[in-house]
This record gives sequence, C-alpha cells and structure tokens, in this order.
Amino acid sequence: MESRFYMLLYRLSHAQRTVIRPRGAALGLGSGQPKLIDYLARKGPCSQKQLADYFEIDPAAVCRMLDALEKGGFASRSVDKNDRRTGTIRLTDKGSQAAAAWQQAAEDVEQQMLAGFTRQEKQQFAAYFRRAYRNLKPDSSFGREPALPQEETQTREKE
Amino acid sequence: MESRFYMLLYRLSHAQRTVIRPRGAALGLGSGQPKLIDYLARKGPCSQKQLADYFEIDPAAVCRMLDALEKGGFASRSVDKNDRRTGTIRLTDKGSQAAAAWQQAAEDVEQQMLAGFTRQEKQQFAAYFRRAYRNLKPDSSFGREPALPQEETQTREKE
DNA sequence: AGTCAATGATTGATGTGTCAATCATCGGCT
DNA sequence: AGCCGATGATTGACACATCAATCATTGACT
Repeated sequence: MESRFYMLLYRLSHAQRTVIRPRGAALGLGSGQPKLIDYLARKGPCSQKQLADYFEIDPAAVCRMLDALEKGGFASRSVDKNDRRTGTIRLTDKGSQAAAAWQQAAEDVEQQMLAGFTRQEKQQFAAYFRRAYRNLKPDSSFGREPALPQEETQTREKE
Repeated sequence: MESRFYMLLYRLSHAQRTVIRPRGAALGLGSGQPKLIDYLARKGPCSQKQLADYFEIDPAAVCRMLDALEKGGFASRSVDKNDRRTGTIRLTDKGSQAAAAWQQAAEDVEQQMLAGFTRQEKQQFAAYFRRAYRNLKPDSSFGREPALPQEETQTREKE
C-alpha cells in the first residue's frame, strides 16, 4: 500500500488528468486549454498576466495556449487602449460553448471522484488541501482575490 | 475562495512540483527522473514496463527519461537473457546516492506540506486520496503489490 | 518449420510547462 | 524632454507526457 503523500498526490492528480483529458479533446482542446476558457467564462475578459498569475504558470505557456485557442477560434486577443503592452483576451461564441461543455465535464469528474463522500467529508478534504497548499506556499494569496496584485507594500527601496 | 476540487488538486500538485523541482535539479535530475531512481532504489532493478506501469505513464516517457539518466550516469540498461525484448534497469552508485538525497528532499517537502497535521489528520487525508483515486480508477490495483506482476510463478526452467 | 498476434522498447509528432532572453511599452526620475 | 528600470508579451531551448507507429523478440497455433 502506497503511503508517501507525494505518490498519493501524484496518482490522484494523474488519474484526474487522465479522466478529464478526453473530455477536452472531444471539444478540440488540448490538456491545458480548458482551464483558460473556464476562467474567461467565469471572470470575463482579462489579460494574459492574469491567467498566468491565477494558474501559477509561466506567461510563456499562456501565450502559446492562447495561440492555439485563437487558431481554433475559441478566443481572440485585442490590445488594451490604455496600456498597449497588455492584451485583452475574450472568448468567442465557440469558446463560450466549449467552456460550458467543459464545466459540465469537470463537474462530472468531480462527482465521480467524490462519489460516496458526505458533504462533511468533502469539506474536510478541501480543508486539508488548503492547509497543505498554504504550508507549501505560505506567502500565497490562495483564497484571496487574484485580481488584486497586492503590490508588495512598497518597502522596496533598492539600492 | 476556491472551491472546485479540480482546482484544489491542481494547485496543490503544482505547488508540490514547484517546491521539489529545484531539489532534483540540484542533483542534476529533471522533474520526472527522481521518481524513477526512487523506485529503483526501493525495489531494485526492473524493466521499463514495470516503471511505466507503476507510475502510469507512457513507456515512451520512461524510455526517454532513462536515456537521460543513462547519459547522466545515474542508471544503466542491460538486456534480459531470458527475454531479449526486455531491458533491466539498474542504478549506478551515483544513481543510488542521488536517490537517497532525493528521498530526503521528498521527506522534507512532505513534512513541510503536512506541518501542523496530526497523525490522524494525515491518515484521514491519505484515506481521502485513496478513496478519490479508486473512484476515478475503479479497476486499478492501487494498494496491491505492483512489483508482483501476478503471473509467473513461472518455473524458470527454460534454458 | 513457419506464420502471426502479443509484448517490450523505441522513435516521431504534438501539447504543456519551465527557464532565460528579447521586444515594446509604460512610468518615474532628473 | 529624455534616460531607465519595471512590466506584459513573445520567442527559443529543453523536459515531460500523450498518442501513434515501428522494430525486434517471443510464444502460440497450424
């Protein structure tokens, strides 16, 4: 019986990915793209930096996945008029539909994964996740608004 | 506050990877290689198929990681005399040392992740992981001996 | 024996992720 | 105004994972 937590986490994470990947693929999405359109569908248009921050992935990865999403007709990029460095990402209609379908798929998988869990067990499981996460990232803003960049309190008097 | 389990799992998995990756990199290992030498150190020499089965990854990925491990001097491949399709993977001394160092790193990270968890909470957390995993992979052999491929009592009197 | 399906290992193509470097823009500073 | 560091986006190089296809070997069945 496996008892190391890194293996437990590895296996569950891997199993979830394996189960959900085909659902995204059926929509014409790669394995990383669904979460982006999910975010866009939930929170509305945003910049690439917001996506990278929220999912804690490299902006380069976001950039390439958006290339793919744009090519697939799921999203569009436009330049922010106030800050021309920043792009604004929007879902197309096709993207919105795919997001809805994927949200359903994610819900299905969650139901399957947590089948037999009582409401309290789910809450406890989630609480464990959050505690463990905060232990690994004590400085993180997990649970707070990711849209607030928190600007470092400015004690940054570099020399 | 994030409440979807796929995000909780995503974030914890990602955080763990982020914390542990530099520890492997310090040993000259990529992000996927430590688990292989860990397995080899714990269970002894084995075939590539065993590694692929145990970690539930594509044999192609194992093959390429072993290329890297071999090139780095961590492991060696040799051909099984009974079945020349099968290769036997062995750790070198350098590989064994790296495995020991990595096991320590993994333990450190686990300690950090589960800081403040009581023994019972850890057990319950682990039990939730196993239940969720089994829900996603009901046919799996999670928890049984993966090293015993179940067949072969196999009377090796073939010569 | 000799064909043939199954198996272990490998290679190619593609998507995701990291790290490092670059480019364009912005904003503060003198 | 003009430098100059910070920032958002992008690109290149590499590692890991999947899928598909191939190769060599094996074992089973005529």
